[in-house]
Amino acid sequence: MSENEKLTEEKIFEAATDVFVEKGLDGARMQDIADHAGINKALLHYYFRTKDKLFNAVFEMIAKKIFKKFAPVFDETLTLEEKIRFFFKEHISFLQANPRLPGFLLNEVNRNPARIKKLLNNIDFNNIWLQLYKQHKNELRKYNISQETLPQIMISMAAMSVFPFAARGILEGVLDKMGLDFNEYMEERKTFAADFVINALKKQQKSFFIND
Amino acid sequence: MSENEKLTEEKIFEAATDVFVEKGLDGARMQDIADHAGINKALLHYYFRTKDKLFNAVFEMIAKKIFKKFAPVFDETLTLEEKIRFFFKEHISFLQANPRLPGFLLNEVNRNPARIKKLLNNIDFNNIWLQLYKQHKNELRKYNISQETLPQIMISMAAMSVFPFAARGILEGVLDKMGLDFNEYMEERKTFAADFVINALKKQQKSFFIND
DNA sequence: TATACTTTTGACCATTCGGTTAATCCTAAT
DNA sequence: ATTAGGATTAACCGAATGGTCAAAAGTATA
Repeated sequence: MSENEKLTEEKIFEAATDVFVEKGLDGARMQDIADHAGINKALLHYYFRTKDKLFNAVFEMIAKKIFKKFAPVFDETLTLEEKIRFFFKEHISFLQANPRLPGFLLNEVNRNPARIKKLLNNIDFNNIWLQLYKQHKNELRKYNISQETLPQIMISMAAMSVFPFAARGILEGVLDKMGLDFNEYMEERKTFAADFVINALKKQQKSFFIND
Repeated sequence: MSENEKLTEEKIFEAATDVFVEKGLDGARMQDIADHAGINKALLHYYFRTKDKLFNAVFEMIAKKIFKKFAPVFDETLTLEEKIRFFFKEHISFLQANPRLPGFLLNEVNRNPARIKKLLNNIDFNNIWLQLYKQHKNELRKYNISQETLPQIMISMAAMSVFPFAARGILEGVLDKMGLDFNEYMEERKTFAADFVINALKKQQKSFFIND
């Protein structure tokens, strides 16, 4: 039955997602995925012929899910400052719900960069910067920010949001020893990061006024 | 001969470092390491009994190497602003020479957080923040920065420096499509990141003067 | 009910991999 | 030259792993 087939395929896909995210491509075992899905190992190969094909399906789904989270930054009709606050609030919230995704994605991309290149090919980055620059021309001019620095700024924002999750194992150890909780820390970080970036941008404008 | 033994053990250790950093613990093969070292596989087990022991030795060496790079920030006799510029210049230069280390460390820590906890135990973080705060009391007060925000700031600096390397596979793809080179980008980033952070900090001081 | 088709399974296979062993080689001291 | 001990190797082992196959179970149609 097609209904049943959907269920089985979904069950497999979800189980595979869990196991791959937790163990990585190399560490994951087909038997483990089958067990998680509650089915026979041979059935895995019936639906997804090889481990690699199964992994590719999972990887592509996750990569798209993550990149989609950046989209609102480009089309929301908000001021630059509002966008920055919106980004950190939404993006960190998303990662709080999916804390293992950054580590998974970064690792697998480094392990096999070709996998992501395919997905990146569909995106016209030059146009993205251009659009973003046009949208906020006035604000950016006021802050004395050129179009060329936009990538540096965007990477910095991504870094501030994603890095704590990618380095969670270390950060949690550090925070623990200070009696702090990781999730509370990330909760604070939503506003801290926004303030931090906005301040950094604004400063460029009138730095000559406030030389200590 | 003890001279020869040192050489063999070093050869093995270096080969293991290369292979583990490139393939990760799960992806690395003892046979591959033996080939890289130009020796027999049995000799690996003669010097380092198991794959796990060999990996632990490599991991610990790399982790220490990375953490050491943060030390100058705490004991250099520089102003806060000088320290920040010094940090980004030195740290990014180090990562340019070892671009695969961040991905390796972050992944293996996420895969097995217990491994790093042991190393973290030797560090008194509360004291580090306290020392840092004392060292720059005047500057931090002027910028209206409390001791509690120091961790957020430090993580942000680490993020801005480390993240581009951890996400190198993605970032390189993005830059490629814009006709930019990764290494040039990171070269620029040394000063961009320093300016960015310094501006963000300074702004907190007199933000009430320059409300747009 | 008989038939044709898809889904699911247990058993099995070939290969890979970490690790072991017993023999050989090398070197330094007697 | 002999010997003792560590260094090195080829051959081997058992377990794990990705993948296959033929049979069984389930399902829809006539």
